[in-house]
Amino acid sequence: MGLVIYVPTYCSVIMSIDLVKPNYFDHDDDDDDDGPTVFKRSKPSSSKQHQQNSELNKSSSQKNDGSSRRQVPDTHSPNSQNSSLQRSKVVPSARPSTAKQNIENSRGSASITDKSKDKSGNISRVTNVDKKPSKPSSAHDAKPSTSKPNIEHSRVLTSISDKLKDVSGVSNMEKKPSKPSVKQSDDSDDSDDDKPLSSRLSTVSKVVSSPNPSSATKKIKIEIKSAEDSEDEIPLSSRSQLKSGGRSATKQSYDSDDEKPLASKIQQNGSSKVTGELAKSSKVLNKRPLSNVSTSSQSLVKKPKLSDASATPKVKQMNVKAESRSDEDDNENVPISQRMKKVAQSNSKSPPTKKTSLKVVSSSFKKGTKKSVKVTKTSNYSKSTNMLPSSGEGQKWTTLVHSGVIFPPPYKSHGVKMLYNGQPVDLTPEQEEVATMFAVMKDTEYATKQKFLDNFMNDWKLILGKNHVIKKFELCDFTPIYEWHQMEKEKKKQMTTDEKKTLKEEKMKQEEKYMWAIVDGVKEKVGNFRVEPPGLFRGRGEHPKMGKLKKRIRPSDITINIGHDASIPECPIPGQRWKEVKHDNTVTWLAFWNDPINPKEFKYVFLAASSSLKGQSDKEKYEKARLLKDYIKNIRVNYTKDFTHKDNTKRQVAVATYLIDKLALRAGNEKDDDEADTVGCCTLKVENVILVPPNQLQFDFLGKDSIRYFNTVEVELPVYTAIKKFKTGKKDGEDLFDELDTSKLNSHLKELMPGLTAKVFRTYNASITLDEMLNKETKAGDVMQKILVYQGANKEVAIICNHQRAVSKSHSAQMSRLSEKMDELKAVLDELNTDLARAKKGKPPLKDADGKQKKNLTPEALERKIAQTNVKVEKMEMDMKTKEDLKTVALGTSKINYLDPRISVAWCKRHDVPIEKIFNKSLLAKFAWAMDVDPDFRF
DNA sequence: ACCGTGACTTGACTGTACGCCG
DNA sequence: CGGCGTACAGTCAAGTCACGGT
Repeated sequence: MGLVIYVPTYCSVIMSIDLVKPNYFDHDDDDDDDGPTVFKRSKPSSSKQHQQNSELNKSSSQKNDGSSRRQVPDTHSPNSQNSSLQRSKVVPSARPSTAKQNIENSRGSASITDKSKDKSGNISRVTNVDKKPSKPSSAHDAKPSTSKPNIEHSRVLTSISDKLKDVSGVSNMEKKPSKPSVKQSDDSDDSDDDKPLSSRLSTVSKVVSSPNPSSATKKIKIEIKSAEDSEDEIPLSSRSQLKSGGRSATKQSYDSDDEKPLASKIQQNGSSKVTGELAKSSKVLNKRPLSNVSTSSQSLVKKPKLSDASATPKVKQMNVKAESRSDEDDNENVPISQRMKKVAQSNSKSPPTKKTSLKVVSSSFKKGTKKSVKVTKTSNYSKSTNMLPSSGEGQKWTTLVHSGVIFPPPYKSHGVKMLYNGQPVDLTPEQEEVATMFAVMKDTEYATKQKFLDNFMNDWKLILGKNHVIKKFELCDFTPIYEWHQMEKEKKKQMTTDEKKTLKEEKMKQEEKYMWAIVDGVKEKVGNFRVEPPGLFRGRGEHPKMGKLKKRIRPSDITINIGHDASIPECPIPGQRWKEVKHDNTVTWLAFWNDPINPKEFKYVFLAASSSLKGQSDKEKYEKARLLKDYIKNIRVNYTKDFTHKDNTKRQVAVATYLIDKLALRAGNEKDDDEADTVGCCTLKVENVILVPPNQLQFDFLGKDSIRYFNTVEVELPVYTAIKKFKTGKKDGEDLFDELDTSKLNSHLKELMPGLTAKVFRTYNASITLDEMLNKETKAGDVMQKILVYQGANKEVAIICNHQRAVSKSHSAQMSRLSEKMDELKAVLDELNTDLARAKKGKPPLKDADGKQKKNLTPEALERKIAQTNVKVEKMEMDMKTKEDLKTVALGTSKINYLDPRISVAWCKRHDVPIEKIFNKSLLAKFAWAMDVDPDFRF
């Protein structure tokens, strides 16, 4: 039962205790201090939809370990099961660098260099994309302003024809996919099916040159290296291959392929750099174990949710679903539809119970811990928690206690006078504050944008008043304020570490109480308890509102949400009061205020990612994506059949679904005119997709955050033909999918699988890709090499999802420094070789650069030195390649949002890789719910 | 069926702490 | 031991999607 013992291995830890912060390491314990104790409770239930997914929670113990590896689906085994954990021992971090070398991805990754492979192996090259092309529309024109590299995605799609083959499928959706096939494909990586789509596909490769230089966005700038750049520059996507469209093939092939993500097929280049850093994460999470509080109880609590089926009846139901899933292998026979039903049933949930009892212990507990942990649980506590979960309809919590929010300090006037028309101007503190906000942004790209300047000036003038001497922006000189600011920064930098430490501690002390909330008796971290300070709005891309004043938020703007019985947080600003205090337990926010830039929108204060509430919904998200695995085959058959449907709307739905599936595009909601002009799948404009005969499509558009998506892919001919039709008769600027919007698309998807929406495809493709790549490419080797495999898979996913990052300003300098070193090493090598040749002939070595005589080494010694140097050279080449490779790829986003952590945890357990090498401290906390996964878990 | 919220997830960027290297 | 570079943690913008009202 509930005892938790502190176990060294991460797994164990986690599992056992939800409540407490898991100690991943023994030593970690100390950390407890920082954090308050956490008791985590089991999870609450979630909203209805989720319920469907509810399975997750339930992982029943049943499943566990016994099953064969692959087969076992999820499961969170109960603690006991976790034995697996043990297997993985924590390994001390290896030194990063040393090892090295490459990972060869043998698999398919094409190295960048390779670009061209042909069909079977194809790689497509990609071009890079600038981050922000100046205008979207023009995008295809290529005008990326700066020379940033573009990224391309090139993914190859599968060939076309096959699909057509039987498509009967649509109707089938309902039915569950045939099990056998499914299983195999899923479970075993081996199956042939698995072959990468790519193999089937041909590749596309094109390189795009970077766009025009004109605008220089800072972010974007890229330094182009020389010619080679092109390769380097290649966008993420380019490196990867694409996913293939494989679905098409005949059914048989189908099956197999289907399961795999398209992406999976992608090849990647493999190298990734090793980072030593990973190791550091090892520290402990913040949560600390409660003191004695019954940990066990806690554990019980939590667990129940996750795994325990037994808990409440409701729970059980949920479990059912889960079981079905997990068991799937076993159950596979059960038709999906049936499973779904089960799920549905599960929905009925009982009302939540309430438990109010708890008091949280404060942080003090913490330490005791690790070992101590084992407590028994207090019965009440745990029970209540268990029940809590979701409870019925939409209830998210039963008791909620928190301290509200903290406000930024009031503005302190510095008195530095800016110049207007050469003369110093007196400004009131309010006026000065806004002027300072602007002055401080002098070094940003915003300062060069007219829209920003105009919006700023408009808002500032309102504060200056009609009669103020300042009228024209052109006559303003903010330099004195800017310089004052630089000085302040400098002063801050100069502070001694002790001074900084003191300041930090003071701040901590002030904020401590705001950092935690007690949800159903469990102390949980609050995400963003600091109210956003006033400033000038920094919208991304060509945002129409950039530069507008984001006014200071006052207590009277804030609505607080708190439990009925909890005391209302005191308003931190004397004389003021909250706008409203609510007690809505169907939502998870603790407070919100209206966004000053767009009053129709809200800014919320939520619990941190490490909270149970968030963890629970995260888990549900991944369970839903896993469920898609059972349906994907039929969904693909379904849309493939509809590529040629006579009904235009149906065809658009089919093609859009295909794009979302293959390219991991976002849904694409409609946007207002007062937002940046970006698009997603449903909002693609005619000019965003260019036909490249015979059957390729070139996508070029600005997506979320105005990040450019540039990718040329080969598609099935019916898709190509359909797109061509959608484009005909339309002008640039018109919608490609004129009969479609996200709600229509999602309601269609929901007919195919309960709870299915467009974004589930992203999660599914990302996670399945990771799972398959890890399983195919992990080979025996040291930890370092395994981590490289992981990073390679992570990179592939990042490319699929188009997760980009700005190239660091110092990138080119760093690279040239590295190449200098490389040249030096090579020179050394030459010299050694010369000496070796001489030594073999019995001659003394040549003098060194300074003319001094070198030591006379034996040929054997020289050979050893040469070998060492060669290793160094290789490692350095690898590092450089990786660095260049990843300069525009952001790995973190997919890790945080798209990759089911259980895949990573299970892989770590199977391969004896310390989880701390993969997840840093915050990720470990965020994914505490996944730590007890069975080592055989497959997505 | 449509629309306007409302709630929550996803995302890139920034400042900074910190480990590494010479 | 000081500068560099990287990885974190934090920030807040920008998406997705559900829902309720008309």
